[in-house]
Amino acid sequence: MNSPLDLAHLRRSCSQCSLQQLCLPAGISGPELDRLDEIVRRRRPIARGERLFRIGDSLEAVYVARDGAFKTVTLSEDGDEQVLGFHLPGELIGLDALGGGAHRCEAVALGDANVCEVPFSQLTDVAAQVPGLQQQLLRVIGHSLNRDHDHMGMLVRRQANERIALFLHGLGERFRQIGQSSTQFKLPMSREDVARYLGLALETVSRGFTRLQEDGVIDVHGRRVEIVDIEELTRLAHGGEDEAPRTRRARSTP
Amino acid sequence: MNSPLDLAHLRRSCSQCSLQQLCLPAGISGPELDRLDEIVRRRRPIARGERLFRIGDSLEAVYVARDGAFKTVTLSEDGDEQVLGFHLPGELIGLDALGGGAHRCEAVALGDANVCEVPFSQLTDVAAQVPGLQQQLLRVIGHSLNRDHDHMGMLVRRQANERIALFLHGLGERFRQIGQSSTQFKLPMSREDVARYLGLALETVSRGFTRLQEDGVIDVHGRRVEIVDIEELTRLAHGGEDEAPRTRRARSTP
DNA sequence: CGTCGGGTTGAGGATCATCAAGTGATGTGG
DNA sequence: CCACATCACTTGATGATCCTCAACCCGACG
Repeated sequence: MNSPLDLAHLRRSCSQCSLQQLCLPAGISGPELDRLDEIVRRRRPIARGERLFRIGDSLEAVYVARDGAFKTVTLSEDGDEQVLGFHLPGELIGLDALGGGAHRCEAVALGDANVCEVPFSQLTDVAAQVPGLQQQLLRVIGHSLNRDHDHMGMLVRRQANERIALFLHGLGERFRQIGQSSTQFKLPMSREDVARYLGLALETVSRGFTRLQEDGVIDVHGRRVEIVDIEELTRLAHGGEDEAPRTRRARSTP
Repeated sequence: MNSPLDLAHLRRSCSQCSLQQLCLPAGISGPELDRLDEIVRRRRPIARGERLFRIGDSLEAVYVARDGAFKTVTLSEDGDEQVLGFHLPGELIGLDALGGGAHRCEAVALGDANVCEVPFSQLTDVAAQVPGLQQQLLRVIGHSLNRDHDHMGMLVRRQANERIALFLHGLGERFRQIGQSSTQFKLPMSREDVARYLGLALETVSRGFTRLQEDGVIDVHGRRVEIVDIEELTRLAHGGEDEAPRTRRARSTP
């Protein structure tokens, strides 16, 4: 019963997972959770750059990162990629195939990662029998929708700095939800990824970060980010003036 | 059995609805369809400007327009609205509350409309018992997700003209899906709505339309649009050069 | 006929994309 | 251990795009 194998399995089971309350098992327990647990496949570690699925692949499973982060991208006909979303641990990946049964985007690991894979047809089977799972599945899908809407909220903001502030603020919040610091984190993605996510040029993102640092709002070194003045960041994110109000700063005035 | 009341009901039932194959009933028939039909409420006509729900309202139902169109909007703290999406007949409205149980946006009728209202808890109940409905519900949600992704695809395009071309092209496709002409239609929304949807200034949208007309790609009079050169429109939508290449054209030459 | 809302058009200037060069970390091979 | 290559990022200069402000047009409607 308690063979090493079982222990290993238990250690990785949903009931032991720190993301339990954010993931599909939220609100489910006992034998019902076991039913879900049975169909979850824990895959070998994924290497940076590896893909969970590609455009056109038929919908086999949905995925959740246990750790590590992913981006989903589409490729425009002229070859360059658009970043549709970033996926932190606990956030469902692969829902883009729900509509047509085939994936419309690719999921790429931003760093080494571990994922759980849930065969989709089995998931819906179990969901039909476990009301709590059906509810939670819909809730998780809803969260994904909300993130897309937040993303649009960034894209529609005209000023590059607003988009960037919004991005950093939102990312912090998402880190908080998975139990990490919302003010000090390492960006899982490159500047280029951020740019393609925000609809900006790479250089504009870089300049935006620099500007926020100059204004004492954040502290950046490469991918390490610390949010120093969360209030000001929030203000900027919501269309506040560009100039810091208290911290008067001379801006290359001729 | 065939009292006028029954007839009236039948005429409006899902099984009689022209949108059946695009809507929740797709792939369902017989007694199972009846079960769905029973929980659907057909509401009195909705007037232009009326709202199906407001921000903060708890999730009571999802909605589908039988005719007419809606927009969903969020209000930024400084009061101006962002258009999250347009909803043509057959497209589910209200999914934004799936995640948190409360609506994050408002659904506003763009013109007079008729909607079906499906109480959400009953919908999930029936879906748990009718596998076909569960599948279709997920598929419809997936379509909504896809539209959001298409929307992002427009927002990320840098050039205003690309966004506008993409918008018109996509709208045409959606009209086609509901059995209307994809090349000749009346925009249900104002220029301002389009602008807030595309993240552009109202004037830029107006100029974009004019430009497309000058180039012989479309024919616009107010909200009436005819797509004259669908090929060229597609080309422009995907980042083709602004100037028409073959069809050399004198621009606004008297 | 006057007004009002929605739409178009024009002029000017700020923002951001583009091109281009420079920096700094990391890794590789001699 | 040091040159050297590579990659991610930063910084600078310039010009096009599109936002802003403003006027104007037009059709609807009282």
